[in-house]
Formats: sequence, structure tokens, C-alpha cells
Amino acid sequence: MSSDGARRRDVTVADVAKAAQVSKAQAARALGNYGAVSEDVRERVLAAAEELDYRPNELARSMNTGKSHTIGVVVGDIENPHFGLATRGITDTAKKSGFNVILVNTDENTAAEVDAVRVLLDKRVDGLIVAPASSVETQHLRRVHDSGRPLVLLDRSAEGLEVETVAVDMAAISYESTRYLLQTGHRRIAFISTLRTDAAYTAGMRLDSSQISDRLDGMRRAFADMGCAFPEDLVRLNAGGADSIRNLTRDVLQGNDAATAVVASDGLIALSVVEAIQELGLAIPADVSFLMYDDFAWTRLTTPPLTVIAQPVYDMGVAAASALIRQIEGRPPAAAAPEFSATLVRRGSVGVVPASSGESVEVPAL
Amino acid sequence: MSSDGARRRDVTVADVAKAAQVSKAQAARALGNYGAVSEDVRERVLAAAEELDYRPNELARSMNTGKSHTIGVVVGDIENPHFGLATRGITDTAKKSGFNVILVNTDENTAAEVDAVRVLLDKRVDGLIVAPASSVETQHLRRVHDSGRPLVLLDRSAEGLEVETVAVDMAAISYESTRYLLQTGHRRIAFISTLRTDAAYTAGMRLDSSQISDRLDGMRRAFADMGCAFPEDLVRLNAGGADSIRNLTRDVLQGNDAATAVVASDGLIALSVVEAIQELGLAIPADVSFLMYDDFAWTRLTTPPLTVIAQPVYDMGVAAASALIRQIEGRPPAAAAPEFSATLVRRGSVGVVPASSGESVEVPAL
DNA sequence: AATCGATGTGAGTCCGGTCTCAATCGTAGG
DNA sequence: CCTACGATTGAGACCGGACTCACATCGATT
Repeated sequence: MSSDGARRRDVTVADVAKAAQVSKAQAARALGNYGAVSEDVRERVLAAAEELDYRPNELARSMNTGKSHTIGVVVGDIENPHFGLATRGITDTAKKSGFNVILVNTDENTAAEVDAVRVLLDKRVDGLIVAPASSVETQHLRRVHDSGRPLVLLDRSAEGLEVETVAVDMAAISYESTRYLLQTGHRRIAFISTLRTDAAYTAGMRLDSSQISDRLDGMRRAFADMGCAFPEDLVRLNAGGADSIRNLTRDVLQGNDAATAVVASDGLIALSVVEAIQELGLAIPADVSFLMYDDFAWTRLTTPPLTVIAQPVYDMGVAAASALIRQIEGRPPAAAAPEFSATLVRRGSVGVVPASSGESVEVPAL
Repeated sequence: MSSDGARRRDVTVADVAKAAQVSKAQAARALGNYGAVSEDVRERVLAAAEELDYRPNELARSMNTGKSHTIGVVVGDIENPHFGLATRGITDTAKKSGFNVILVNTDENTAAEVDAVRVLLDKRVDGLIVAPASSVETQHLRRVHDSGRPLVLLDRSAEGLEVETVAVDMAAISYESTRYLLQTGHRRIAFISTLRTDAAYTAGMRLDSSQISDRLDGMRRAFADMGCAFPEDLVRLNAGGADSIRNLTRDVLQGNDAATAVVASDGLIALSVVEAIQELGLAIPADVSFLMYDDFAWTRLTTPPLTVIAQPVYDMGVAAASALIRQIEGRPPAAAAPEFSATLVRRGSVGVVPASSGESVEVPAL
């Protein structure tokens, strides 16, 4: 064994002080780089610290500075590349400012989120970035805000919470992409999401997620502007795992009045939807058109490459972390809060409606 | 404003004690649930705590228990779904045992890793899970081990470090899959990895990554068993970003003695490799065969679906966290350490060698 | 030479918990 | 009625740093 196998107590400032023959206060000053310390003392202390392999106890330090230099990040699912990328943006930015990140997964479960927030607060993180599972149940977030610790929301907003929120304008991009589908001739457009709800989707129902809510609003508006009725029956929420998504997909694509286009709410859902379409023996875009949220690299590899709604996910992670750290350090908000917008990337998965399905529609001029 | 806007000091045991008219010690006991406390006192204290909305300061608690109930996770890149999934396994498991996870990204940079480990140690994490960027530079890891804090390695081992390591037998699966390619007639097999090296690959050179090293060993052995010379010139390391990978791919696929099969070292690389192949106008598997490490859902969506080497990534994350927590809690190792093995999932991206390229080889019976 | 401000320095307090220890209380055993 | 032992309880030390405060030191000022 290289060093003494026994669990030796950690080296503290007191130990260093003794070795350097100075008071604990002086050693602390030299080590912590504050206050007045003579060159002589500083050298002796630093040498002793080096010799003893002293390492400061950040816990103790945090305790009386009140700053832990740690931020908490609460997301629904890191396994989802969307959050993976956002997290990357957050950690990169945090590191640059000397902050660490405690990551908690909630499985999009509000109870878990409440718990996560509490634990993180107990650990005295300096601030929180949360992608709230629910835009409605937000008492726990309000409590964070009340406790005086900065909070930044990611992707989703929270009702009645005046908190900096980093998200794209979902209604706008949803409107734009729906309009695109409508102009390509689609009227039967399905929307599949894992958002959990108590009842089946109906007009004006209050959804737990501002993000999904905004998307549906955008779709509705596009249909309305086009003078078409919005196909509520094709909005499928509560999609669970892969099997559930496949079933839902089969469901909307079969029968008399089947969907001619499917919109997947995120990359994970998209995988199962496309798989289901392939299993059904349908071709994209000849038989069904397909559109998905999030632009992952693999969407370019399929045949045809998929038309997607690209979101600046990494940059949003960066922005969220920057905003949080700014608040933590008490700096004023930047002159202009950055606005993020998604873009529709037209690749090959959206095509004209197959002649066989439904009445022929007149495609209006753009 | 719901509560007083001013930054009120956090409520402490002392405050609760005062409110409950008991000593600080008694309040602490009731709250911390230790020692002897009469029913009467307990109730008064709990009521007061509830009333004041008391929340324990985990920092303070950690400081004198010496346990932070936090584990550090150091990976190369969370953006890579491989680590995303592993991290999910780790966090799920940690949460189950009441541990939190501090996540640090190193960009596969050893200096960053050294720093990350130091910071985490300073924060007094109870243990570390590291996917070491280098299997050679491991002094910092040795220091962790020496400090008495548990350490578990993920994916890659570290030279001369007797530490629990959760990884699959790369040499074995590499041997198996290379043999498969050889039996399909391939002799010119390229291997593309982002592993950074000082010089171009040559036989017996010492690589920084045990994982890549093992894979190449497996390939070599397969070639040797088959009585064929290993095509060292097709081992391409130091692939950087997407562009670099595309260039490398083009490179090995063009010229007189082009590769007939390409093996991508991970999912991220695979994306660029496949893209490059498509750009070259080559068809998989008619013109080029393709094999990749990691089985992501999207590999089933391409045409043809890709043949992959599937690793139980999530389970490995779970195993790493379990092992670490077991060590932290001082429990003895499980009777049998779980062995993880990868499996070759034959889908459609590996085919026979196109007639045009190279000498015809006799395919030996399996 | 007396005064003043700018360092240096050490003793000791504080952060918010945990934990030791001695004192107190109740009551069962003798 | 007295003693003893377990349950309670409060005072205070302690974890490892940061920071306040009072007390030197010392060259510079007038």
C-alpha cells in the first residue's frame, strides 16, 4: 500500500497551521487567499499544505459562506437526448463559472419532482434549473422562489410563476409546421405525446404541460386560419412506453378516416412511431407523412430523412445556466433576454396526401 | 408577495427548540430521530418544526456525520446517449438508496478529469463512479482510492488499479464480431474511433483506452485465427468532430485497397460514418458493410437496419451504482460479481463482399 | 519624538447540525 | 424509606473552515 492503509482523518487548516508554526487564523487566510498575510507566513503555510496534501473541505466552507457553488438540475429524463443535450449545455456553462451540477431525474413525475426540489434545497444548492413536469402543480416551485433562491425554468413554464423561463415559442412553430402540413394537403393530422392526462383530449381542456398546450393551440389556430375543423380525435396523449406508442400509432393510421400525417412530440416517441409505421408496411411519405419535434442526427439517416422541428437545445441549456448564475451572483438581467425559436427543417418525410385517402383537397397558394 | 420578501435566515434547530420550549439538543434529537426523546417533547418539536417550516441543513449534517449521501459521477460526455443511459441507471439506483448524484463532464480530457475528481473529493462525496478518459494516467484515481473513498470504474479499466470495474468483455465481443465479418468474406475491415493518440496506430502500441485496446486485440486475434493479416492501415484513431469522421470514412472507403466493412466505435461516430457512406453514394450493405458499437433505437429505423454490438448500458450503470453504494455502506461484495457481456445483433448492415472489390475469398464453413 | 494609518497576527466566535456527558427524574427492588 | 438503573434532558464540545476584533509592528507624517 502506498500510504498508511488506516483511514487517516482529513488534513485540516489546524494541521497545516501547526506544521507551519502559525495560528489557525493565519493559515486559513493564506490558504483561503483572503485577509492580510505576510509573504513569509504565506510561503510557510503553502509549503506545509503541499507537504501534508491539504485539501479544503468545501462543505465547511459552504457552511459559513452560504454558497455551495452547486446548482441543482431537475429534468424529466436524461435518457432522452433532448435533456442530455440541454444538460450538456448547462454543465458546460456551470463549469465555466465554477459551479457544479447535481442532477436529478423525475421520470416526469410531479411527486418525484417535489421531492427532488426539497432535497436539493436541503443540500443548499445556490439555485435550481427545473424542467417542470407540470405547469399546473407548482407550489413547490413557488416555495423555491419564496426561499430566495434563484430558479430558472427550462422548456416549460409554470402557471402564475414570475420566473425566468428558457423555452422556444412552441405555439409559433407549431402553427408554422401545421400550416405546412395543411398546405401540403393534409387534414387528418395526428399528434402523439406521452403527456399524462386524466381524460381524453377535448377542446379547451387544461393540460399539465404548457409546452404541449402551446403546440395544440398552434395547431388549432392553423386549422382555424385555413377554415378547417381540427381533428381532435387524432390527438393522442398518455402514450406510455414503446408498445403503447406503437398501438396508438396503429390506431390513428387504420380505419376509415385514418390520419395522413403524424406528428411525434419528441425524439423518443418518434422512434416508436416510425417503427410502427414501418411495421404497418406503410411508406413515408408516400402513404403517411411524418413530422417530429427535435432534430437528432439520426433523423438524417433514415430513408427518407425526416422532417423535423429543430430546437436550439444546447443553447437553451447554456442560456438557462447563464441566467441562473447571473441571478445567483446578483447581476442584473441582460439588456435583452435571448429569444429562442425553433425552425422547421423540411427533409423528406412530408409529402402530398395519397389520392386514395379521403376527399381530394384543393391546395391553396402559399 | 406571499411571504415576507426580505431574505429571512433559514430556520434552524435552535429556532425550533425555542418555539417548542425545549433545549436545542432535545429538538435536534426529535428532528434527527435519534437518542431518547419523550413523546411529549417529540410532538411539541415536530409541531413547531411544521409551524416554522423547518428544513434541516444537509451541509451541516454532512459535516459532522462525514457522510454527504452524494456520489460523484465523472463521464466523458453525457451528450452521448451511451452515457446518458448509463447515467440513468446510476441515478435511478442512487435515488433508491437515498443518494444524490453530482455529474461532471470531462470531454474525454484527462486534465478535466483530474480536476473533476479533485473538486468532487473536496465536496466530500461519499464515493465516485468514473469512466476514465485514460487507462494510463491514473494517479488521480489512485489518490481517490488512497483517500479511503470508494471508487468504481465504468466502461474502462485503469492500469494497476485494483478497483471494482463494471465493463463488458470487449475483447470477446470484438473477436466474435470480427470473426463474423471475416466469415462473411471481409478482409479489409476499418475501425474508426475518436480515441486520441500521439502517433498513428501501429501493432502493439500502448493505447490510452483499455476499451479500444481490447477491441483491437479482439480483432487481431480473430484475424490471426483466420490466418489473415490484420489491416493496421484501416485503424483510424483521433477522429474528432463530425467532419473529421466523415473525412476518415471517405478515406478508408476510397482508393485501390478500400475497406469493405467499417466498424464504428460508438453511436456518435456511427452517425457521421453512415452519413459519409450515404454521401459517397455507397449502399449498405451492397457496397459497404457496417457494424457499430451500442444498440440505439434509431439503428432499427435505417434502411437497412444496422447490425450492432449491444451493451447492457443501463444495467451497467445500475451495477456500478450498486457496487459503489455497497462499498460506501461497508457491506461485503456480492457472492458473484455480475459479468456483463455484449451481444452481436445481426440486422441488415453486414453483407457479403462486393465482387468488384479485391480478390474473391473463400468463405469457410462456420 | 508623538501620532497615524496600513499591515500582520492570534484568540475566539459562528455556521447548523451531531454527539458526549453529567445531571435529573421516575420508579422498581430491597 | 433508601438505592439503583433506565429514560430524559440540557449544556456544551465539535466538525472545518470564514471572519470579527483587539492587539502588536512599523515606516511615514508633522
